[in-house]
Amino acid sequence: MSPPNKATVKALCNHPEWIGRADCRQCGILQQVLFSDLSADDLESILDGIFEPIDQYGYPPGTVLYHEGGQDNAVFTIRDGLVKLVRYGPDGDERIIRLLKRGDSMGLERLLGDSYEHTAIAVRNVKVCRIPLTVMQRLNADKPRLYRTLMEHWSACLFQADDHIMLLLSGTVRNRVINLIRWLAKVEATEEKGRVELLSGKEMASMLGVTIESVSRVIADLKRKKVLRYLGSSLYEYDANALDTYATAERKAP
Amino acid sequence: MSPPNKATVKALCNHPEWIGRADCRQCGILQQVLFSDLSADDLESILDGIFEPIDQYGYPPGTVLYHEGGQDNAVFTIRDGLVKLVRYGPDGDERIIRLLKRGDSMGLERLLGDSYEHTAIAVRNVKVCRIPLTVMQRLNADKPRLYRTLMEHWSACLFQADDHIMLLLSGTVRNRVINLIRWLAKVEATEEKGRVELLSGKEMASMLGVTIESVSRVIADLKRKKVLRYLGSSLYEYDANALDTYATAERKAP
DNA sequence: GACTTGCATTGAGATAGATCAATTTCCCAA
DNA sequence: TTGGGAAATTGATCTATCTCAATGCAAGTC
Repeated sequence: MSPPNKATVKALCNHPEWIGRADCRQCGILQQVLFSDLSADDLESILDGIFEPIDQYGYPPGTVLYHEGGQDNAVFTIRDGLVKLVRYGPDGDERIIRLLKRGDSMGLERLLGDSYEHTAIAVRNVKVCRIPLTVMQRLNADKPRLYRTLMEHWSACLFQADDHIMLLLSGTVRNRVINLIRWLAKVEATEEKGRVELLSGKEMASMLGVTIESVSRVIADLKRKKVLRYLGSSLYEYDANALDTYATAERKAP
Repeated sequence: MSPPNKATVKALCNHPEWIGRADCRQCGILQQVLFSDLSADDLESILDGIFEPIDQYGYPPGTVLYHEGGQDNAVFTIRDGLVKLVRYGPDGDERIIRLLKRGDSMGLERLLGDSYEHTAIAVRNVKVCRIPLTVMQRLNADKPRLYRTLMEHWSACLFQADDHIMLLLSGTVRNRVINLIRWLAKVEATEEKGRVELLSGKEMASMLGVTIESVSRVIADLKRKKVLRYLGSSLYEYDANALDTYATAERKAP
């Protein structure tokens, strides 16, 4: 239930990534995920009736969960960690389309089309539930109520995409980096308040459409200004107010 | 059924924007829109049973169809024209989040939330069908089949958002402008092949996150290179091959 | 502990694009 | 047809960001 620490992940890497059968009845984030609209009874009958199991998997950073164009017959719910959905530009450069966090779904497009639309890659240690398409189809047929939740997940993706677009349109590199940090701080809900685990420079760069060096310079500057303080392993302490100020103060500073 | 010409739009402006009751049975783009999954019988029973009518409206460019945060109780289907969904930055600058074309739906977020997420503004003369929420709700209850189409529309929005993100990450201003033109050429399906009606400079700029001047310069250059030829009223003739070449040739030309 | 290997950092110079400031063109209404 | 206003165009700077290149640092390996 708690985020996997380094040791457990090591373990996951040595063993296959499989963690175990999911027991949705016990799910700690049930209210956030695909089955949130179902009653306990519904849940019960589903879990009894299905013949393909819902399994949990763990992956270390960098693992590809599925490929654009690939055809694993499942959708996924993220239990923990961070996943990037990417596409590749003409020169093979990776472009991050979306970042998914705990409670988000991915691969929903498989409900409608024949393959995945992005490549999904773990950014941190990740735990996911793999829900076979057959289960989803069965559910859709049996419990139309599920549709609403499904639509909510589509719409959540869309809102996030919209935010990303706003981010990309938000002017200077400074602004974009700061807004990205604020977003990470918001969604990551690290144990300790006031701390963020940043992405790698390359990842931030390919999410914001800027160079690694520019990102690095912005962060160096924020450190100089005491807005960020490095704690080790990409973990930073941040001054929320200062961040807010800098993010909006931009644009026409004489 | 055909795109509104200048005269009809004139008429629309003088009269109220209302065009008339929609007869979905006769809809020329039925296969693209929200009701595409319903059988003729279903359609029949819906149209008979509803008490709030589905109406058609026409609007000239610049008209606001709904406001972010607004609460008109309806979703819309675009019959003709082009609509921009925008949000405003901290300094009130308009940022275009999405461009919608014939067959697209807008305002679907009202099915889930209390208000619209964007401001919708006509870019060209537009014809829309206004579908009251009550109708949608009734339909969802009666015809679960509709859910699939609905999901398809959500996913279509999302794919478009993803394309926009790729566009914004696609490097130089040149690239972005060219890719935008290619996109417009693709979706606008103007009568004559090989012609596009471009957006205003300001619109392209606020869609791509660049300045008006930069856009203008790119287009001037494309004209010089005979890739575009101006025909009047923002209509251009274009050389598709050349466009493709320029779009990809970018990035590292010595 | 020394060696790799992969990132992050920093500097210096090059440049795409922004900004500022005129014009010019287009469109429409009188 | 003319006139006015908005939008597009063009030129001349200026600057934020990219590029290229060198260096530093940390983690894992032998």
